[in-house]
Amino acid sequence: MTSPDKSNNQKGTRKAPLSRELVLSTALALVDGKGLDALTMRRLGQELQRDPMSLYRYAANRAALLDGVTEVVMNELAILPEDLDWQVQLRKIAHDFRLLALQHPNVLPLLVTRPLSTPLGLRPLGTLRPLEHILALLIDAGFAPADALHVYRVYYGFLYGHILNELQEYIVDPDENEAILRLGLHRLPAKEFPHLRALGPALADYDGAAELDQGLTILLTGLAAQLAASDSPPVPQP
Amino acid sequence: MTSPDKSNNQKGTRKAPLSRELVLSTALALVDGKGLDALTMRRLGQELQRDPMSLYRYAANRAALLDGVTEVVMNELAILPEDLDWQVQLRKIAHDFRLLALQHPNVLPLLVTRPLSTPLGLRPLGTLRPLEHILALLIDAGFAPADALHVYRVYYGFLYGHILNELQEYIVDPDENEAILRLGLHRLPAKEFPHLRALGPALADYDGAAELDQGLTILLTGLAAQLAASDSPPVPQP
DNA sequence: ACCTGAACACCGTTCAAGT
DNA sequence: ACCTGAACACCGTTCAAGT
Repeated sequence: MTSPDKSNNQKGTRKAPLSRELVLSTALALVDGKGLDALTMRRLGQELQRDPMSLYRYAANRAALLDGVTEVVMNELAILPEDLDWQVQLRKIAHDFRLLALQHPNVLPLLVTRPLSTPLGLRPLGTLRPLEHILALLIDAGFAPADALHVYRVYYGFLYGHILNELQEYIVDPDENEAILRLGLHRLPAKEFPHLRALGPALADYDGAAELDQGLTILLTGLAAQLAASDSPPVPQP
Repeated sequence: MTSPDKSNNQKGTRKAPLSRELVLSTALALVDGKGLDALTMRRLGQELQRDPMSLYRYAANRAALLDGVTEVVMNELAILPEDLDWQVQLRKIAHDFRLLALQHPNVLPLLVTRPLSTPLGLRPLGTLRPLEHILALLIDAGFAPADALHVYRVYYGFLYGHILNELQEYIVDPDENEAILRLGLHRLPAKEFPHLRALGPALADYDGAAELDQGLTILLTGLAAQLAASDSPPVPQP
């Protein structure tokens, strides 16, 4: 646990020159590997073989460090070619984002939580890029800017919610998953939780990609219906 | 800040008998009033005028304490009379939940984050009750149990997502809100964020209840369309 | 058997002292 | 001017000592 040797780090180099990128990517690796709690200034310094205080040159705060990690993760979202149908694009972005979340499950709390303590205008640019991108996509598709904002909110709200849902039901390793689930459901009082208990098998196998896609279909269908009923139908490709 | 007087607590009683309820509700008050970071074992003990160690009789862990707080909040969700139309019920629950979140904004990260580290079957009963309740509601309305689960996931996913969205854009006090927003947006590079910058005014006034309701309409419309297209249409009231 | 609190192994951050 | 690390004010949790 608290072995004092220093040779067992990821980087073989003894003293690589520090940079914001290196600090943040090392921080991300730490979170991915050992969980959010493992990301402390002191431990990160140890991982980089540097005095923990030197990190304050690259992040003013622990909070700033966390923001930096979310930014790094968000930057992993590939930007798409712009020429596809907007509904196709929204689907692709959603699936990309889902995969990103599955690759960094330990970062999800950060993704979801950090913006709660930072006004929209003051967030790291990297986290605002997807928002701008989707707005552009919708406006290009013919939506009025204000409408695009509403569509974005429904879409992004649903997307975040789905991913939270999926990771809440998954997270543990799949082998144990079913057993723990059965054990856990068994614990529930039968009178108070009849339906939940009965859903054991259905809960055990969760096809996240399919579920996301169905949800998107529901959303896009409803959206189309609302647009058709509205005064100024802004649908582009008829 | 660190004044050593002990008389300035909420409860005038010098040494109220401890109980799980008192511990958790004091913890909730602490989070509501001073934020999540203020909820520490030591500070909670001081608030209750007790040795911090004595709290371990009521929560095995700090994690268990956090779970307890989420449970207390979830229990504030009123259970509804069962005889309404299911769509009406889903709308009502959504708005109730939204109001609950607005009353306890500091608890939202807990609501969203705690389940990520606890398998579904092992969560506090209080947090599972809404799930059971909605399943019952949908099954009573004529959905097959497995379908009810899917509907629940879309619905709850969207609901959580909306609330996160809304609190991410709100949170700061409304007076400063617009100014900070304008200031923040001004900071964004004009070439990279043209749409976001242009949306300043639209972003500044956010009618959360209306936005939630429109989102629900989209969702329920899409859901109805999907049900109508499926093989076994389980819609109850024709 | 229960409760208390000293002690341990950590934190983030400040700031004076070194270079 | 920059970097370092001692020091401060906190943490959660263990566990031996008291009752």
